[in-house]
Amino acid sequence: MDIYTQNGFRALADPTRRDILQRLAGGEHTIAQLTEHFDMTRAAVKKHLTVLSDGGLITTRVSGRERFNALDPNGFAPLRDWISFFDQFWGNQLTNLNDIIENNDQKGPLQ
Amino acid sequence: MDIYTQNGFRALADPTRRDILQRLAGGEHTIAQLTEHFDMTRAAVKKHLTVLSDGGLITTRVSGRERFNALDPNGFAPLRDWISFFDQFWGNQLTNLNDIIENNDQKGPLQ
DNA sequence: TCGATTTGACACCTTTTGGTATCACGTTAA
DNA sequence: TTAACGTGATACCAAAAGGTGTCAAATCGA
Repeated sequence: MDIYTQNGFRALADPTRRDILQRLAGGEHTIAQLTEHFDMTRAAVKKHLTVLSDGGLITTRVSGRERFNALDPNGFAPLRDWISFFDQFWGNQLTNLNDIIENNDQKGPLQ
Repeated sequence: MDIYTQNGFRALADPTRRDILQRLAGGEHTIAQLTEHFDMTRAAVKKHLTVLSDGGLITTRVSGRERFNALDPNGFAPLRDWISFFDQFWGNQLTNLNDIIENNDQKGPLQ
């Protein structure tokens, strides 16, 4: 049914794509900038960006011959909510997202 | 680094495996019981269960010749938290997980 | 005891995925 | 104007993923 959620979870399944998302959390990047940090070609990074875009996790802003990629809020919420549904099945302490964010050390989630 | 998180996200990338998780939310199932609901062989379902187990999303209780599969809380929290990290990058209203659960209609997240 | 049941483990096949190499196209700057 | 730059797109390849069929082993029930 929800192909958007499917694409979103598929996008998160690859460690390179999760790494890209964390780098975009520090601000928008072009493909060339992202490629510097990976041991693969620009074409491979471009493919990962396409998958991330299909999942609604990033957007692209075009400026001249450059394309700046940035995080897109739209794709994240459905994925987080899908997982959060299962929290009701274990009676543990329920996490408040505000607490997660307030206690965050700004370095990003551990990869 | 965190192969556990990697396996978890990989497990969620397949729609059959997400369907299995939602069925297990209704209680533990054997492989044979799960297979009734899918258009694939028991061996295929078994493979999906192995992936879910590798991701720490399910556990198995053995009783005689039967093996009952059930949800495992351990694997879910790291995945939810990983995604929740990004919530700080859009200033929208932060969702309180308690609200999500209280408003849930008990039918499970839309697939 | 012995057949039916439930499962795990392989070998095997096809499709998808992650990667490279290469070329074409628009943009920039000298 | 023209060469360098940044990118999209495509063909191609190896490996991983999702599936089937089959067989052996353990357990249950008559």
